[in-house]
This record gives sequence, structure tokens and C-alpha cells, in this order.
Amino acid sequence: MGDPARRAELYDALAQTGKALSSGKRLELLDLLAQGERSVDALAKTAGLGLTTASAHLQTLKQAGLVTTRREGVRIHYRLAGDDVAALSTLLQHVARTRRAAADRARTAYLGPDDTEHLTREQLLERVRAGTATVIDVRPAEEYAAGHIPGALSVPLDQLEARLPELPDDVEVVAYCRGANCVLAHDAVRLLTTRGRRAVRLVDGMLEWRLDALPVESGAA
Amino acid sequence: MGDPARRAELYDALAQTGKALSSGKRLELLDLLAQGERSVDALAKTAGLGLTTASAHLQTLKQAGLVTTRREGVRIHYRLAGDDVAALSTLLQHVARTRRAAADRARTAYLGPDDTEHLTREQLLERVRAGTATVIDVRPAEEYAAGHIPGALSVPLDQLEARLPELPDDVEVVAYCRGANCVLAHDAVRLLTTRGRRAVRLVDGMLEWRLDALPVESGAA
DNA sequence: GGAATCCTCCATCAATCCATGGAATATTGT
DNA sequence: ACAATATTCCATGGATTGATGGAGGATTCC
Repeated sequence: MGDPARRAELYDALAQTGKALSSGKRLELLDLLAQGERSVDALAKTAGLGLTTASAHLQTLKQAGLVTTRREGVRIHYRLAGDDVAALSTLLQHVARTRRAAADRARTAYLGPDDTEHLTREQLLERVRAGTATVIDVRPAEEYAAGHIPGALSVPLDQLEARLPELPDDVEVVAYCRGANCVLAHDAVRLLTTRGRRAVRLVDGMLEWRLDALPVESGAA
Repeated sequence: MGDPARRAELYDALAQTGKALSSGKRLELLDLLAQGERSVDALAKTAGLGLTTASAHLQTLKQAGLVTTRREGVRIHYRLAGDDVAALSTLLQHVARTRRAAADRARTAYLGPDDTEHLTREQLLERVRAGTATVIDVRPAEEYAAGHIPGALSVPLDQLEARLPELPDDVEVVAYCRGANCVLAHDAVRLLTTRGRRAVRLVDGMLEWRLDALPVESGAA
């Protein structure tokens, strides 16, 4: 039934890709890269890693073929090798949350109590069509520019308080951010509701929207 | 932007599931379990592992929530926790093959030169409907019984040579086995063609058929 | 109750992985 | 050519993982 040694080699080769997904730091880097390409030190800073540590993890991801690099002058930009990689990371995280209670608990501990109401992607599309919702993208402006939900307003979380007057107060506000592990939309909805606005968040975020093949618009606000 | 310590905990918790997928032995066990439940020593024997080693790997998978156990008398049967686990394993392997040439090379080294023609699932369904193909399942009989393509004949590979006369020689024979890494169908097609039969194999195998939500029939031959 | 079977738990040693700091490399600007 | 910036490479020590053999638990059969 086939050469056992070669079979072991095959599965070990496949497991290299699993190894790449076996570190929390690397999953975090992949989540960041799912929003668009980034330089090494941008990634290190955002993820709170030492520069050499970040570089080492990125090398691991690169050797696994999950990311590719592009040099631009003195700096090197990493990006996901393809949407299948984002899909793999998403499915892994979904299975982790579904099948391991500890993972789901860690998620609520980070995101805060899941007290905020959320919409599905379909519900959001419906309400936008009906004009009963304003959609805001609370990620940093660069990420909005790299791709956002059509018609969404860019209101980075740290500007939300100051720009509250800009938001219409007669319709519901729907906030979204990066994806399943992004805390920004949760915080935004909490802030908005304490200010007496009707606010809900989109389930997950931009990553899942894109993987769902829904329309994406790009360019600055 | 959220407590960094809790974020690290979240991603580390998610990475536990990645860790479970970071060993070739464990991927192999998952591939076997995707065909149906198995006892520990059946798995150990099939995968060529020591009993304690197999048990340890299975504990790891269980802690990751990827498999569940069921006791039946003196023996313990492991099974996949759900089809999402099979889908995750499949996607991981697909990404590995697509993104890492080394993994693809290891695959051809194990399966043998990919000289045999193969059909897609749709092509198979078409030909069966048109009556221009006989489908044979070359996995061990127990796996056939646990679920097979409707209308397929159970002809385990080790019986194929002896049962050649049973196969009609006026239509093409389509062989399939477990999945993307299963060598049985490759071997079956090679054997059949050297005997002058027209034989092709189904791309992938039973696992992908089932994940594709195509109809499955169960029960012994 | 006692033996047999199947599996898990524990201890151990070797191998691997991770974080980190310092040296080396590549590119740009002067 | 030289300095500055961004990144990778390398060496090191500490932690984790993997394989394995033997002891311990659970269940069934006699």
C-alpha cells in the first residue's frame, strides 16, 4: 500500500504548512496581512513583537509559501500569497472557536462581553439598500483605502468621538473592522451606544466580506 | 486597541488548533479518521506507529477538539469531531500543495507518476448516468461499508486482480479511494491498464466527494 | 476474583522551536 | 566612498515537543 517512508515524507511536507499556523504570533501576522501588505517593522510594531522576532516569523511563513515579499527601496513588503491562505486561516480559527471552548473564552476575554447586537452580511446589504443604515469603517485609514465595503465611511476608531456630529442620528450606524478577532468595531459600538446612538456591528469584518466574494471598493475616503 | 496580553492569549489559544495540525503523523491520522471511526490500535497499525505514540497523538487531537471518542467494551473508537475538521485538513493540504512545491513533489514521489488520466466528480456522474462507466471502490471493505459513491462496486485493491473477470470489459472502469493522498486508486488504474482495460481514476476520492455534499450510500456490498 | 485486552499516564532523552541581541547585507541619499 | 535605514543571518539559552518503554486503569470474559 505504498512506500511508508515516502508516505511519511509526504505527510511531513504537508505538516510544514501546519507548523506555520502553530504559533499565535504567526496567526496574528496573517490576520494583519489579510488587510493588505505591510512592511516588517510596521508588522512588528502592530503585533508588539521585536523586529528580529517578527522577521523570523515572517521567514517561516514565507518558507511555508503563505506569504510573498516585494522590495520597495529600502523596505520589504509582505503580503498573503493568495486568498486561499486567508481562507485557511479563517477556517482554522473558526474550527478552533467552535471545537475548543477555551479558544472561544479567550476571544470574549479579549473582545469584551459580546453584548453588542450584530448583523449578518446579508442584513447589512438589505439595510443599506433600504437606506436604514449608515456603515462606518473604523479601521485605520490606510486599511480603508486598501479596500472597504462600498459606501462605507472611513471613521477610524480614534477619531470616532471627535467626528460624532458628522454621523446622521436618525438612522442606525453599522460599524465594522478587520475580522473575527478585531476589537475596533466592538469598541466603536460600545462608544456609540453610550452616546445614545443606535449602533450595531457587522458580524466578523472586512476579511470575511472579501472572502465571501462581496463587492469591495478601494481608494481613500 | 485592546489589551495586548489578552490578544496574545487569544491567538495562542487559536494556535493550539494549528499545533494539532503541525505533525505529519497527526495529519495522517486525520486522513484515516475522515473515512470513519477507528480504534487506537487499528490507527496505530495502519499509520505504522507505536501504540503509545499513536495514543499520544490522538490525545493531542482530542485536546484540540478535532476528534471525539466513544468507548465500546474494551476498545475506544476515535472519530472526527465534524466535517468542518475534514474540510480544514483538506484545505490545509490543498494550500500546502499549491503554495509549496516541495509538498507537491513529495506527493508525486509517494503516489507515483501522475500518468493516469482522472475524472472530475461531475464527469463521473455524467458517465454513470450515461452508462459509459463502471465505478469501483478500491478501499478496504469496511470503509466501503461506512459510505461510498452510490452504485459503486466494492473491489478492494488486494482483490482486484482475482476479480478482474467480474468487471465488464466493454465500458471504462473508474476507480476511487480515500482522498487526495490515497495511493490505492493510482495503483488500481495502473494494474487495470497493464491488463488492457480502459481505466481512469476519480480526482481525489471519497473524502472530497462527501465534503462536496454529493450523495453517499452506505452498507456492505 | 483473576487473567486478558486495550488504552492512557508518566518519566526520560533527544530533537526542535522560540525570543533575543549583535553582526552582516542591501539599498538609498550625500 | 560613507552614513543611515530596513531587514536578514547567526549564535545562544530556555522551553516545548516527539518517541518510547513500563506502570497503571478500565472493561470484559472465565
